[in-house]
Amino acid sequence: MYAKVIVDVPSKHTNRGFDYLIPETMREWVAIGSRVGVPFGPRKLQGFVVELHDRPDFDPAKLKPISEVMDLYPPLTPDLVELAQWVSKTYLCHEITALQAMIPGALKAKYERHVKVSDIHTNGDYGNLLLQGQRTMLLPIQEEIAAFIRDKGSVEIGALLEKYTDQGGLIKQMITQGQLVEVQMIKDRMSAKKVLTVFPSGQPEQLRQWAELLAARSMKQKEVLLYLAEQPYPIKLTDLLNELGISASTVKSLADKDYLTIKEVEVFRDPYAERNFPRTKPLTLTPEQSQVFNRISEAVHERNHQVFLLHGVTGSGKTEVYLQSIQTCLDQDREAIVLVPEISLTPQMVERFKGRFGNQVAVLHSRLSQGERYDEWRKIMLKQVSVVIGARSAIFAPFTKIGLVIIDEEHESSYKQEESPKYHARDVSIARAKQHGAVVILGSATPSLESMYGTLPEAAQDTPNGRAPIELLTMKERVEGRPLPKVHIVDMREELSKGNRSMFSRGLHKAIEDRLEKKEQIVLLLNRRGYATFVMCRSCGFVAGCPHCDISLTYHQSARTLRCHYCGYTEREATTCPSCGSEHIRHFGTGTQRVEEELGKLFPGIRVIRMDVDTTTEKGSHEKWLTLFRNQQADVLLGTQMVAKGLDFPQVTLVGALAADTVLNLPDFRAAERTFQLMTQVGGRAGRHELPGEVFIQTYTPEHYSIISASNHDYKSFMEKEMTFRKFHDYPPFHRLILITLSHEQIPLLMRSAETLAAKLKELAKSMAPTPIDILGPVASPISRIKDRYRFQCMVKYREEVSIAGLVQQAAATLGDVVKQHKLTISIDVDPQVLM
DNA sequence: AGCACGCCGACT
DNA sequence: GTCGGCGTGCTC
Repeated sequence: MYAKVIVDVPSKHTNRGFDYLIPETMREWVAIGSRVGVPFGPRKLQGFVVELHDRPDFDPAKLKPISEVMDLYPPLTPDLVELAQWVSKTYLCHEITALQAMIPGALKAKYERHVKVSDIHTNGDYGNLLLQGQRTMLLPIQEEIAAFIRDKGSVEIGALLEKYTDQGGLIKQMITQGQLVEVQMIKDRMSAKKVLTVFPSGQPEQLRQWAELLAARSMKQKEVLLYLAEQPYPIKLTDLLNELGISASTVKSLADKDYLTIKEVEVFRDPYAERNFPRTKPLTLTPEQSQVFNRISEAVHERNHQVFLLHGVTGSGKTEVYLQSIQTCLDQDREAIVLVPEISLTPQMVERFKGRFGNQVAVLHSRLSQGERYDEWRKIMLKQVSVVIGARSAIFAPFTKIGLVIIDEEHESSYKQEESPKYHARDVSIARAKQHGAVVILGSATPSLESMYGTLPEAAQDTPNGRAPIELLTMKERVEGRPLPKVHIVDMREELSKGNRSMFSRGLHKAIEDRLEKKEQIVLLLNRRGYATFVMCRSCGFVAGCPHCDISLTYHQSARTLRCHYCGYTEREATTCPSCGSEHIRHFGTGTQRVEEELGKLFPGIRVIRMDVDTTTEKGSHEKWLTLFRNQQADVLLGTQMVAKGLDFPQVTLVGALAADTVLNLPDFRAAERTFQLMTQVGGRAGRHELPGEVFIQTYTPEHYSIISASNHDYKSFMEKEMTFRKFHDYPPFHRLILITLSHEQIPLLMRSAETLAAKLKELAKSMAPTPIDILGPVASPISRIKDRYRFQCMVKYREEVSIAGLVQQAAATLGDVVKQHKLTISIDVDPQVLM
């Protein structure tokens, strides 16, 4: 039996399995999905076993054995290994990159180079060594070093050089002479957290007897034994010490007498351990909800793969449908995965799931520390939970019998990973559900055009995306018949002509005043994108830009600095213009900070919570702000996109979108869709409970269909208009896209390469005729330079699924030598969400 | 990706 | 004549 292993080297040449022998001792432990350490050339690397087979396609005599199995249980299930292949093929990444994306960061390999004392020297006399027939004398300092290393077994080279500074030469000498040998170690970034725990050695009776035997002066020890007799359970050492106010030495001496033992026990860092989640019962469903639920429940019972698009208006109670569907799935002894956008994985959301399913739920999101995430992941591995709720990568949870996958707010662009593997969690979910015969629910108040297209009859016979037909389920009513909020569109051009230069229209201003008086709450949305504060000189028009990227710097009031969002470059705010020396230099645009200032001026005493990247980077700050707002310790919640999603506060009756068209004006074919979604979602925050809601949308383009449809809560008319637009321009969902971005420091080489690539693509496309494939470009990318590298892009538009990915890969390969020799980089994005 | 092997300039 | 530059090619 041989193992095919994908090694931890993301390169074209190594993007295949390598065969290894499995030593007899490891037979039991090596399985598909195992993480192993293997010799690879002169090095030792981590890899994943992807296949077990009997016929190696390599000279069996030259095969090397696996040197190490890293885990007790394989961290990947066979279906995940298979899925990794699908991901690498679909999104054009190396297979190892896909595999690595499936395990928690804590298990990513960390390579350490260690030295140890060579075997033949271990037992020898260091002053008198035999080496190749010659006597080698070790200096006293070298003997000391050897003794130090021998004592520890092996020492990491960096640490050794730090300890014995200036002895680098001598250490090197010892390696070349063979007294020390180098060994490469593979370490996990993180291991399970262990806690010293005290185990009583006997029953309470026994413990009391032992207590009697103790010397009269051993009061503290007696106290410990009697305490344990009262509560004869294992207890954390630190808890015991705190409880009794004693020192560790007391416990230690009891351990010496064998009255108790102290052991290291693996514990889980449970980020929600301190929280108490009141258990909730299933709510009674509305007729609409039950209709939807029955259909889903039926499908889950059938155990066949099926995809539903659940289109439910904001406040229609999608979450309750999810919860009850999950229960159906659990009743069948199968597992469920719930994906939510990172931004809306709020404590509220977690609370609802924990409240219904208790400790059956694992939570995975990026705010957890690496250790916490690892522990949540281990709960899944060890089958301690059967529901996982998390951001996009939770789709790789190592479950083995998935019955249901839910993607909430399926239209969210954050389901697309922007780094390699550039997968879309929605599509990966469907692929994984197919493997398990599981049901998928795509839920949204504003479904993506891609998903909606899948439900249309025309898509059934003509599936350009190779995607299975989707069944549409609709919920049009808010629960308890609450009305959707009244939406006002405010034409800001008109405000200006009436002399109102403030960022609040008269209508919104009045409404804010009104809510402050009624002690109701307000949510204000300002999307930052394209509206960030930049610095400009009023005399000469100079705009402060990043010296490394083609983008203007953003002003950050908190640190009084200018920062680049792409490379992190930071400079101090200038007092005079660097270009003309004028003092008329100041920051422009309307950031949330400025809105906050203006609110303070217009409404003295107003309490504002501002949520943006500046105020929510700290761990737990997100939660803290929302709790404050929930407890009505503020009147206004002001923020970027993050205030638009999934929040549910009973006292919010007014929502204002301060600049609705910032997204609309972006050079992206999805701009209208994003605007419609954002306006609908943020409007949905108002009037979700007893009090009716009201929404103000401030815009300079009030006639745009995305804004009009959003104000009428009319998804259908928006969708129809947008579909027409997309079809006319050959955009998704009618066509699929692949974006290829080339980057290099020098423009001429970059342009030449881009032309070569486009030519090759066109040539290959012709050979695929009559399949229509369009090659657009090359053109400079919208952000034409990042980190001192210029960027050009080509777009491939195609309609039918005929391994276009392979074609693109083939074309990219023709630039292989430029990539190698001149450090050209090629990035391929299949189904891009952002065309930057 | 590394790391070794291998063929041409500035040093003892 | 040797040390070392990094071009080329392989890793089960």
